[in-house]
Amino acid sequence: MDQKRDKSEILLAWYDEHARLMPWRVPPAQRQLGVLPDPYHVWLSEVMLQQTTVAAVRDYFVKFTQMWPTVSDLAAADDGDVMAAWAGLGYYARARNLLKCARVVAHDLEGVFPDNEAALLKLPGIGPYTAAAVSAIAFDVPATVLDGNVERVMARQFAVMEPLPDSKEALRELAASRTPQNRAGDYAQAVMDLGATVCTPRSPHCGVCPWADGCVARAQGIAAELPKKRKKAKVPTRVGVVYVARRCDGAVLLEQRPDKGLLGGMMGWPGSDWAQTQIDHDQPLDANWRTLPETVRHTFTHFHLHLTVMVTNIPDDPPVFRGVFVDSERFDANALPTVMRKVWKQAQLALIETGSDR
DNA sequence: AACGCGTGGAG
DNA sequence: TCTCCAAGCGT
Repeated sequence: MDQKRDKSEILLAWYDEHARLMPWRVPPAQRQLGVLPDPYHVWLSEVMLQQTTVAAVRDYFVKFTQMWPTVSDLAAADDGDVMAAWAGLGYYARARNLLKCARVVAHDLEGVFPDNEAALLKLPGIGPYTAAAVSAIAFDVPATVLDGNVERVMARQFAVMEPLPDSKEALRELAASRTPQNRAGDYAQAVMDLGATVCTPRSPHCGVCPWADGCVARAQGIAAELPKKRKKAKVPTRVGVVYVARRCDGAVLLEQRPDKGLLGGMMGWPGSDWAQTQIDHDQPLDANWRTLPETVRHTFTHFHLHLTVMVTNIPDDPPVFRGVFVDSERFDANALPTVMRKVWKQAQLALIETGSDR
């Protein structure tokens, strides 16, 4: 019992000195004066941080809080504006669930986020990790956060040899055994910071680790080898075709992707499905399409993609077409997912100099 | 329960 | 170039 208090107090003392500044974070000195962060900020940052690095999230968080200062503002936003603002951050289901969640909080909960794990867990896009993180960080509830960092720290502290994800529940119990009753929010952030900056995946910095004393994996010289993970199969390659049509007034032809599935709900260039081999498909409109010499390459979580890019300049709207022409003043490539931005970057050069293709 | 779901950085 | 991986969730 004293052991537990010692461990958490040692880590909290380390955090008091080493806490990193982040736009969504209230520094430990202020938290100890009783200042808690805005639950909306905590929730928004935690959703953005799911499987995403702090460096990637920072600018998006600032942009979102400027555009939508409160959860009610976000709830009132247009879906398309939110998807466009999220473009480039990845895992787009998060953005759709973000809006759903904001609307539940704004309309059913009077704009107030729940302060406990069970209620948070019922909201769209909030799973076990985010429910624990929001309740701890926003409300100082002594919930146990278990993310990739905490899993790694615990696996090393206790030399857990069983591979993930089989060991997940064991790691959760070990993490719970160290969660203090006081300063729950600081502790949650501290143990994740420790994993992110000291107890890193490769070459952990055990020399400066506040928990090096008593770390079983370090004592055995196997810290860098933990946690063990089951191997994942390597990713296949798929191919596809995309079509970039530019009207002479500068408007371009886009299509909204279906809500479910890859890049769900995002705007993109019309084209074929993406499969192991080239598959039959319809062109979005009848025109004199040119094939660009360079394919666009992109890697998703579970496959590589090689896209053939077709381009055309057309004088004005064709009689039939699939998709929607977006005016040049309203078109913003940054509102597209990254793979579609890459396509635009290639197509743009080929389209701008040439006149009509027919 | 295992799989689908993005992206960019590090080594 | 290639592999790994990051504050996971939904189905």
